[in-house]
Amino acid sequence: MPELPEVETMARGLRRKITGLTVEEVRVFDRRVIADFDTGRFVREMTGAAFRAVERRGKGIIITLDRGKYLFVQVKMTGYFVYGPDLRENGGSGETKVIFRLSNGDFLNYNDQRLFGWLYLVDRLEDIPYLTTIGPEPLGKDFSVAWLTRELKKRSSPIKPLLMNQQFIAGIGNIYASEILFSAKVNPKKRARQLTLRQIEDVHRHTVSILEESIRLRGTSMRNYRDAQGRKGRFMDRIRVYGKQDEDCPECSQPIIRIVQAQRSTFYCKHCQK
DNA sequence: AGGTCGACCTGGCAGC
DNA sequence: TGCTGCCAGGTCGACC
Repeated sequence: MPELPEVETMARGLRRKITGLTVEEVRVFDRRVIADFDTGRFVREMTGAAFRAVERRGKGIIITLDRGKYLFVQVKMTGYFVYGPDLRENGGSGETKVIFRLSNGDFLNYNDQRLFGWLYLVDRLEDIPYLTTIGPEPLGKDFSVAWLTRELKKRSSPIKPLLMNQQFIAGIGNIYASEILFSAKVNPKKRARQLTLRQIEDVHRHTVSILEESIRLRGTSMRNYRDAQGRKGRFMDRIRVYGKQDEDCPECSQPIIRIVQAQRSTFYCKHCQK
């Protein structure tokens, strides 16, 4: 899915556009995006609800409604919101799965090509297992070198899949895990507890700087990702290894290689990353 | 406890 | 043109 920077960009866009508006009508075109498949309850309870606040936690979007309810969204691989016209009426595709008609006459469209994403409508956020099990925010105060050092020592997993483990740290996915380890010059296969203090500091520093820089550039658009205004992210131009198999390493010109770890592609430079 | 793998889906693209 | 296989910003649950 969109990772932390893309979800943060989506959440900021939504916050600016929908806060204070009320839902006047809801249409669901595929019940598989509704977490409990209960389209009837979703439509009934969302109709008339007001959007009070929009926040991000990990790769999830928390929309606080009035009436003591929350709309929690996991966009997974291909979900995204488009604010503006009704996309089913205006040249959109079958990708649009839910449309909210809003009190200002605009529409909020939820698109999801692969249907992996979920919309949860709940009374309590504690009822969302994802939110109660994910690790600290890498851009929050809990993510320190001391914390990372302590936690890495407990783990025998290769560092790359560990960075992608949401229970460990929230928000890092396949693109940023490869990019962080390239910048930190750490081999993705290196076991977590084997990293030197210097490497831990570098992983920490680059995790923060890469995620912040990507948020500033409104994320990375490999394929489907768009922000709430339908725009691509500009961090694409800063990507150095992800998806660049056989291309020259930007540091040493040796070829970037692709391996598979935990069933996901990892891209790195054998020469630069030790 | 912590790791790995299949399943959930649709669609773009390369190769035959 | 098809067809097949591979690939894709993710996560869960069933296994070892």
